[in-house]
Amino acid sequence: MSLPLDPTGEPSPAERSTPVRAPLSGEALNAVEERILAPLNEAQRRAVTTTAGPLLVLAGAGSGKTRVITHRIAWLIQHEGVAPWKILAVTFTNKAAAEMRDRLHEMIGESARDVAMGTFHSLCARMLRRDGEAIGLPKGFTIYDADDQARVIKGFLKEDDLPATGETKPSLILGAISRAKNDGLTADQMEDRAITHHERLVARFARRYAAELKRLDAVDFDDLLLEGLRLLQEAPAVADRYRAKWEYLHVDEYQDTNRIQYTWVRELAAKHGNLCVVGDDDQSIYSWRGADIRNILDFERDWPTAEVVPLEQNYRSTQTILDAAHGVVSNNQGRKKKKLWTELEGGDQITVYGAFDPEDEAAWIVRRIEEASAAVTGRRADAPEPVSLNGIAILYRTNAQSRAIEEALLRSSIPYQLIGGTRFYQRREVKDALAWLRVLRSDTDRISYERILNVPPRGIGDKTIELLRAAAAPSVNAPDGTPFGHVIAAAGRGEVAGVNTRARNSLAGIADVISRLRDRIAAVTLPELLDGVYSESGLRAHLASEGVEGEERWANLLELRGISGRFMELAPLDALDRFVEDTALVADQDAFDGDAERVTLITLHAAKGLEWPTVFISGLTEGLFPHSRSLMDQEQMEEERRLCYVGITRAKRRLSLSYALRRGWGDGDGAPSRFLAEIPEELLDVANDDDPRADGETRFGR
DNA sequence: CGTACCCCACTTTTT
DNA sequence: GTGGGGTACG
Ligand SMILES: Nc1ncnc2c1ncn2[C@@H]1O[C@H](COP(=O)(O)OP(=O)(O)OP(=O)(O)O)[C@@H](O)[C@H]1O
Repeated sequence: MSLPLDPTGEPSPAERSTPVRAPLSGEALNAVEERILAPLNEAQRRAVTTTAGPLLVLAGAGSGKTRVITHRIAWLIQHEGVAPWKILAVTFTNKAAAEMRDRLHEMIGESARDVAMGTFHSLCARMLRRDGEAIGLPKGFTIYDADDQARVIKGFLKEDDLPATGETKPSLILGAISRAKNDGLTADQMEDRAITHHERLVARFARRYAAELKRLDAVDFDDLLLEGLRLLQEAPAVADRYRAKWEYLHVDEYQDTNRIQYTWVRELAAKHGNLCVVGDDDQSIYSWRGADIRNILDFERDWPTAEVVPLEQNYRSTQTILDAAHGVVSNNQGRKKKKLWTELEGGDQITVYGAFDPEDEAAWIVRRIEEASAAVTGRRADAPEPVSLNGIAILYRTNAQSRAIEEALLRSSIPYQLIGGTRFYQRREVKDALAWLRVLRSDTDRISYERILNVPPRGIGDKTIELLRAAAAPSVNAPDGTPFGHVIAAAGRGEVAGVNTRARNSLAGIADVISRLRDRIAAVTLPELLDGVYSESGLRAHLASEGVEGEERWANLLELRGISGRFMELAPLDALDRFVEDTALVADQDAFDGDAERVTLITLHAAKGLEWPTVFISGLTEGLFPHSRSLMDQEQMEEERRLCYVGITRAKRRLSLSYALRRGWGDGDGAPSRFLAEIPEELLDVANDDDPRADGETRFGR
């Protein structure tokens, strides 16, 4: 994917032989250096060539912040003679890292491979994989996603005979645990601080949860960051190695870093202070998962010697779009005011459509897309250039809103790609297959073992699993418990009392398949290994007997097999580990294909950092956007507004806004979103102006 | 004891 | 349409 094969390691011989040019300051610029600076404006050049010490680029949307990081890295390598592996760039998604590496490759060639790039999570994962033992983390730890986490909590609930609903709903408990962890609290501290009944309950679960994950050699997403930080704080030798290794640090989308990430960066930059962060406080949209806007606002206080470079020219949008975005976000308090202008004066008005219901709204959007892209048949000679479908995106607040739009697109046979929603890697059959891969590499990962035990159904039910859990639990002879993989093998040999014959035979069969597959790992490629998993686990035969749905699931397994082929250049064992790790850390955006001739359907959150010539924002209805759960709280309302700013500024040329008066589900009617009234009226072209709902002075409740 | 089937509540945003 | 949980049957 996006990272060099071992971004945390020492340079390989090949890396070392990458020619490193001596610093050149003072000399005339060579052709490559010209190419690096040419596509930049004056302010961007200043940011790119300011290489020593802390640097903050705080600037509005589309002002070329990401471009600054890319070109700055190129400049460091080409002009300053910095070795590529001494440079680190943290991006918001792995996709963004991959794109940055591609751009870099175009500019400077092969040495782009050696720059360390990735998300906070993937970088921490790789550091921990390599050095985690220094803080007591086993090398082969497993990364648990939300579903795995929920299974751990459900196990507790079962032990305690508690329901998985109401105040003991797993997602609720996990959310509370996550928030506490991101605030830097341990389970002990949570217990000390707990006041309400529910807080005490959560604190107790937090303690059990932490102990259980430890036993399973598993970490969750929060742990990746926390342990990554602990590595820097509690393993001085390791920390110093990384501080010496990465001499130049870059962080994109800095406004959405949380406290742990902030401290992690500070630890890494402590020695040299060569830290370049870029971001836009108006685009901070992840406070609900711990992001703290103060990280960027306080940068100059944290780094008193920081250079601050504002970027004021927007290269993405028309002035109309920028004015609309500004009209909305300027209603927020306590933001840093930033200039933003564009050479693209004027531009198309923003179309607004007030629909009766979501279906009507979707139909209108589809009609507009058909009009704009009416390339294929019956195009009028005077019609504007038809737009291609990959230049169109439809944005919405919640995943559920995509349904009505999807249906309308399907009816009109307009191809689309849906980003997010039920993600590929969390589909049941895909997770089952991945669980098989995980048990090949772990004896302790109970959650993965339990997943595969009865898929396909083979006579191992709740009762048997309970017996196995009991056998794996800590006891007098085994104070740390017994690895689940060993328990399964033992049960297959009839060494666990109470397991019935059918289950016992199945368990023996599973243990046998696991050991056979393990023997094969080193000898076959990853796709071949997956073939083995599919046939020997019985997954393949099971799906073959499941009709149309089984066929779809089987197609997903084949797709997974195809993806696994990307790791062919690695040794089989490394390929397996990398594949399992990467699949745990993919972001929604990673699935986005900007070249595909399709309309993109995507949430406003996932659209951050992307851009399209034509953008629709749908569902601008009070209660939906802004969301009803944000109506009561000023801070949350401001975040919704920033989200609106992000959405508007994704558009390069044409923007359409729509709302439905009757919402699809839930509580009754919605009024047009307040954000519509915050856009200067002269920028708007109300499509159904003759409609009494949207008329005159009172339009949008102005 | 396990499986198949039916019914329920559910949908803010995600690494 | 969804997935998970509860219940009835084999
Ligand atoms: N100096 C420049 N000249 C022309 N185009 C530029 C320049 N700098 C950036 N761009 C283009 O402007 C667009 C926005 O750039 P970029 O994504 O780097 O901005 P950003 O500030 O990171 O945006 P956002 O914060 O909205 O994600 C891109 O299409 C980029 O190629």
